[in-house]
Amino acid sequence: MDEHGMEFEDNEDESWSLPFNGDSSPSNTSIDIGCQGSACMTDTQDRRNRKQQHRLSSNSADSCMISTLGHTRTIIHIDIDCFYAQVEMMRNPKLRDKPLGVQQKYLVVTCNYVAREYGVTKLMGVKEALDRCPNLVLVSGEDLTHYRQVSYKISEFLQQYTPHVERLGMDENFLDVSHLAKQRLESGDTRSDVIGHEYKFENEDSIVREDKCGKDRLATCTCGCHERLTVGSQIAADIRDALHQEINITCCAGISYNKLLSKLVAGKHKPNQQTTLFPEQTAQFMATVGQVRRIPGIGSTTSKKLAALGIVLLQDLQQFDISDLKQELEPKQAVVIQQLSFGVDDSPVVTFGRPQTISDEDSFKKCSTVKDVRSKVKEFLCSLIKRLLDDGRTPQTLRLTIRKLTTADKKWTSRESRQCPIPGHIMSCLSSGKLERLTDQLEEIAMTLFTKLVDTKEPFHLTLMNIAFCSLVEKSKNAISSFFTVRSPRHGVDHGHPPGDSHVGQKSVPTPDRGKQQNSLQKWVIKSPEKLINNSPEDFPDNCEARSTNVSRSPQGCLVVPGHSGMSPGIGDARKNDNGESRKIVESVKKDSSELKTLSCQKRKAEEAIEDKHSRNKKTSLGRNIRWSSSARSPEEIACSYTGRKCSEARLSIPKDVDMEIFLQLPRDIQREILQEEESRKGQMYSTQTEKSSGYEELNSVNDTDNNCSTSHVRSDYPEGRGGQRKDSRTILHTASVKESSSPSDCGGIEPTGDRSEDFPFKQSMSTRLPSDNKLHTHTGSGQPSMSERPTKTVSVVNTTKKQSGDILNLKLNSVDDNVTGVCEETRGGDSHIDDCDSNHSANQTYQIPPHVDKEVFSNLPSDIQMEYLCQWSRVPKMSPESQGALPDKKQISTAVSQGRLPNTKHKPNAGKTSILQFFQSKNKK
DNA sequence: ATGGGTCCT
DNA sequence: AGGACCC
Repeated sequence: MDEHGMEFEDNEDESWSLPFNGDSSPSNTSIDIGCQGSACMTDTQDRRNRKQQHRLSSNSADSCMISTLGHTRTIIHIDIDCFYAQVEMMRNPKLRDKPLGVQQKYLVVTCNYVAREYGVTKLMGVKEALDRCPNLVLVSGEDLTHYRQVSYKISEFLQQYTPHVERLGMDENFLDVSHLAKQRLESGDTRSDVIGHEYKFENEDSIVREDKCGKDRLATCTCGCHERLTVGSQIAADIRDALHQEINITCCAGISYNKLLSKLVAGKHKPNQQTTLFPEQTAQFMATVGQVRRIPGIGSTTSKKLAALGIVLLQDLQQFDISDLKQELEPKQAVVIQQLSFGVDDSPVVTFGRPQTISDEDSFKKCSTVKDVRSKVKEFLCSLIKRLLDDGRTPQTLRLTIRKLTTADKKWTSRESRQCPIPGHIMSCLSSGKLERLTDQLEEIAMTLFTKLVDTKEPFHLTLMNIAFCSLVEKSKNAISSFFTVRSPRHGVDHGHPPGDSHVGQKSVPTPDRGKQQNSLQKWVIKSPEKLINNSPEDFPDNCEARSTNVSRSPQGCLVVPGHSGMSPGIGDARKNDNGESRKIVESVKKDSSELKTLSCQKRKAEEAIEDKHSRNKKTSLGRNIRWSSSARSPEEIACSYTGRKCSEARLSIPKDVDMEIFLQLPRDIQREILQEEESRKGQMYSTQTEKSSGYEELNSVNDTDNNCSTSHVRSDYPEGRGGQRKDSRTILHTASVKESSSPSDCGGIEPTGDRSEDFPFKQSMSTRLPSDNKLHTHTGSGQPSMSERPTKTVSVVNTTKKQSGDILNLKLNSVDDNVTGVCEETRGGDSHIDDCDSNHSANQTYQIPPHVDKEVFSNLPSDIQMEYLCQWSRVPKMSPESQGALPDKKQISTAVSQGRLPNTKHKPNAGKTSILQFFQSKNKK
């Protein structure tokens, strides 16, 4: 099929080739065709390099409109339908058939399609939205945590199909599926028809022409693009189907041969549909775009400049003399946007990496005292540090951005920022867990930056603040010993690794973990990793708001988000208040969650990878294994699981001066560190199996698991496409409402610009999270959730029959009068350190529900929340002997765990471990 | 506008 | 550090 095209081989790597369009006359054969076949580094430097390449290739095309790439690529643009609203509906499916708006300040930033039927639109003011739809349910969407989680989950899901996924905002992704299309065509795994819509210019002439030419229309371009794009539409349909089945997300897709066209054409049929554009239709399709402003890449500034030149419509831009245009704009930009106006876009799909900045931002009507600024700074820092812990990297720069209101011209001035390096000794507090100290010191830095921006002796009026952590670098592999290492100030200033340079990713490149993702062993279809990591407690000051996250990472270092995200979904009272402004925003639930302390993220990743490896290696020989989460176990049991010894031996290994309650809330690796430290202190080192694998080499070689990520299945009701082929699905996620009493946020005197939900003040009361991909297998017949007089908790019922694998706990919690029977299964494929135990016995445990708890309400809680409460209640009489009865059946569990072996954690120098232990000991004394 | 992000100059 | 762009 590609006999008309030249083929290029990338010897280094995948060796998939791209046929060149015969008429595109590529004169420079050294051009990397979008770099899509090369070993892709996905760090900052690489992204920059690729952009550079693109610019160069654009330059070479310069004023002629010949594309370097022709129609050689197959690009899919995936655009999630009303993304925030879908996330909220995932969290609370009761909202699905209600008009739903997601509110930030006074804006409805997006809304579901039910609401759109009432005339509500994106970015509509709350008042107007409520006028149009009095029943509109509003959910606060200012905290982006959940959106970010789902967003990354989706992007990573898409990376199962191809590593060439580029994120655009939270809800859009480009996929370069050229190689997949080629594969399918070569293997004959194709159909002849385009799935979904095919863009056609509705015009009688064209229809007549088409009739006359008959099938020849398809032969107009002989480069093979029709076959590729047709297959592309089939790939897109598969992907959308899977997204719906696996993540319960609907989206639109556009399929074409470049990013511009795939993105633009995706919007032709919304929602939940897909459209394919073939090259012959490009000119007519572009003409339908209309105004230049609608071209991605031409923003408001440029379109104003263009308008000043009389350029408003695409045709104006197409016809404008390029040399004149170069006079008025940046010459390169002039060329690029004129190409865009013809539908020409050679920009590559640049594989996404981890975020390059982690920032938090809030706008308000007024913030005019230093005290308020400080309070905001503190709030930001608490939230950001949590995200840093989840991320695992260390920032080297702190940036403060503000927006002032200058009363003079009454104009919202643009933002101003100041940034400075963060001294290494301060950031070392991040790894050593001295988070209070860290927060305090960063606060001082931020306040210093603030004084550089604002003369605090004069009155000031801020309308926005933003704090960003930048220059994120990986910590050294041994996080424990790195507690005491001070980074070189020059770290991260590294420039100029050419793409493909093998040194990239080793030292100072921020995101090495994806670099290996596309090595020559990479399979095009990568099974999804499913390791989940528990969050863990941390020690933020009490006035911090808890914006807890439940992000974990795949072995590749990717974010993996539990399906239910561990958050109680919720809706509040949605009745309209006469005063629309003061109307209560339906709150996203702020669960009373534990703070999280994540030491050595990277180390944990390595350990998880080891476990994963074991899991894969032994999957077929071992059946299901059973294990309680650490939060449900006694310290002794944990100790014996870590040391590989019997509980009776391990009992003494827990340092006496460590608070058991705190200990129980720690993540397993920290627990293990403490135990091992104690062990080594006593000179009782127990050697376990040697496990040399660590770091990213191992992590990134993961490409073969037997199971896909487990998520709920929902009956599909696609309006088009292949809905009829879909298998029935069994799982419905019912999540219901929550009323939680909220307390005012600690915002000082800052006036919010609109109604806003209030976060719960931080409480360090909940246990470590369970992996929250948990689903309740079965459920009590308590029927509809009752709204009791007391604050009502979330109701959630999930049925899933899909087998889960990996380190995922499946919980069954059944309400039995006053007791709850918890069945905790771990369907781990078979780790050597996990016991083969009798699941029927060891996994059943009866808990007491405290009398003050509404059992019906409790029985309707999501399983992970239930478990957290159960674990918490079981610890309440914490150190008393009676409390042991509330813990899981020790005998059974200890039988289970004592047989197990954890992978060897390399023994660290004692210096590092001591600091951890001392940290918790000092906490204990407080 | 919101609360983020990206890259380029 | 700011400005452009994206959502």
